[in-house]
Amino acid sequence: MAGLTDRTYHHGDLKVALLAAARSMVEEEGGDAFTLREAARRAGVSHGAPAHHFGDKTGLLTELAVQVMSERVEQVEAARIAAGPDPVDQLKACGMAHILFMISHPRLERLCWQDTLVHRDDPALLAVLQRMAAGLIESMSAATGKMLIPDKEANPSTLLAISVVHGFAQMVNERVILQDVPEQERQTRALAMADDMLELVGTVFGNELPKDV
Amino acid sequence: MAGLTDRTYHHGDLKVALLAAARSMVEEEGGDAFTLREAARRAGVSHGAPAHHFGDKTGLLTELAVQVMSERVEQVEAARIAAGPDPVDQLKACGMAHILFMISHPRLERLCWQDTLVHRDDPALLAVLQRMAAGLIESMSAATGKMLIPDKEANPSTLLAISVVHGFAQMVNERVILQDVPEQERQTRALAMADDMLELVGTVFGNELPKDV
DNA sequence: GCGCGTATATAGACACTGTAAAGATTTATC
DNA sequence: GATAAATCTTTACAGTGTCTATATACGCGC
Repeated sequence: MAGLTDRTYHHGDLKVALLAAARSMVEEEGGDAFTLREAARRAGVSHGAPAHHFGDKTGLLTELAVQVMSERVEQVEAARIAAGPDPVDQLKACGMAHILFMISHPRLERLCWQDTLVHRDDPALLAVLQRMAAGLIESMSAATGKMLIPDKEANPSTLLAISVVHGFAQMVNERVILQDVPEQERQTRALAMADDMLELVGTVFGNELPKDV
Repeated sequence: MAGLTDRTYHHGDLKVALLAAARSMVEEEGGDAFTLREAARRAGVSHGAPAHHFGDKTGLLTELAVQVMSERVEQVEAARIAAGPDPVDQLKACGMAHILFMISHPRLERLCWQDTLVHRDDPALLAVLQRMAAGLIESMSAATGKMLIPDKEANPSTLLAISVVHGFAQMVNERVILQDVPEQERQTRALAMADDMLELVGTVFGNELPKDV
């Protein structure tokens, strides 16, 4: 046949090869620039091959999104453990970890929320988002001293915390702020700003706390 | 020729017709679903016609983005005026107006930040964003009592305010929160939540204020 | 070791897309 | 009224995602 140079007919590890190709493509050029055919090309395989493993373009990207979100959850969890015993410290550490991950992987982060590229209702994706939410609830419960039910949306403090973290990272990524800062400085400056900001947010929780928990 | 039914050869108002078509397409299906050819079809014109007015697909969408952002700035400004004399009230009103606009036009809002679909460095777009920032700085200066220089990024309070507003709206739009709420309730519930949250944010400014300005 | 079902990969086709170039038609200007 | 400019059509081309039919290799029962 054509196209088969030294490889065997069966690739052997095509699924992970395609995911790796997709990851680097998205990282470099963004989710919109991802192409099933180019991914197949990079994996050294015909353009029809991916269908057998992912069925669909969005199928492939959905698996990538799950991968990315899992990494994010793990890194946040690690940061919380490293933060020591104080729950408010833990909460801040989680926020910083979220922000760090998001601004370190802007295009991957964006991908995970693009419903034209990802099956937002995929069970695995929903599961990892669930894990993310659970971590937040736990941190929040510890920090405010009261047990919070998973109906996180009713609580203004929790909402404030997520919104700040999510919003700040998004604005950095979308160049709403720090537009003209050179790439190398961007991250450190963003983190410094985030630190100040989350400190300020901490005062909100400080105010509504009995102060001795 | 073919395709010309009752219309004259020259459309007469093709530019606005295409923008209108684009707007409804984006509103209904999102920016990724927008198609130059379909827009031309809706305007009753051949697929090559748009090029003469916008040059490019992103050119057209950029003009749409400018249109949308202008509306947003105007509505926010109107809300601030309607809020009365108290600067903190004004600030909250601006925040609510931003949120209201964003959750009312989720897909249009998203479009404005998608750098694969929009020329983010377009002069007109930059200008309207500048206007948006200026409004915020002014509100913020009035609310905190001190004159703020346009280096808004250095100020943690300002940063907190933008992040909360931007982040909250984004999370509503991307179904991170209020996923399962029926469409008709979503907006009112989101606004109620936003109101509580911004009230909480207000306490932050209240704390750092001399309290009598 | 052998056959056979199944998983995996290929190849070609189809309907789309955006963009570019060349021709046709109307409007504007002198 | 002639000529230039603006506007629209048409044709063509290189991509894309997905579908279908075909080819190849693997794994399991015997």
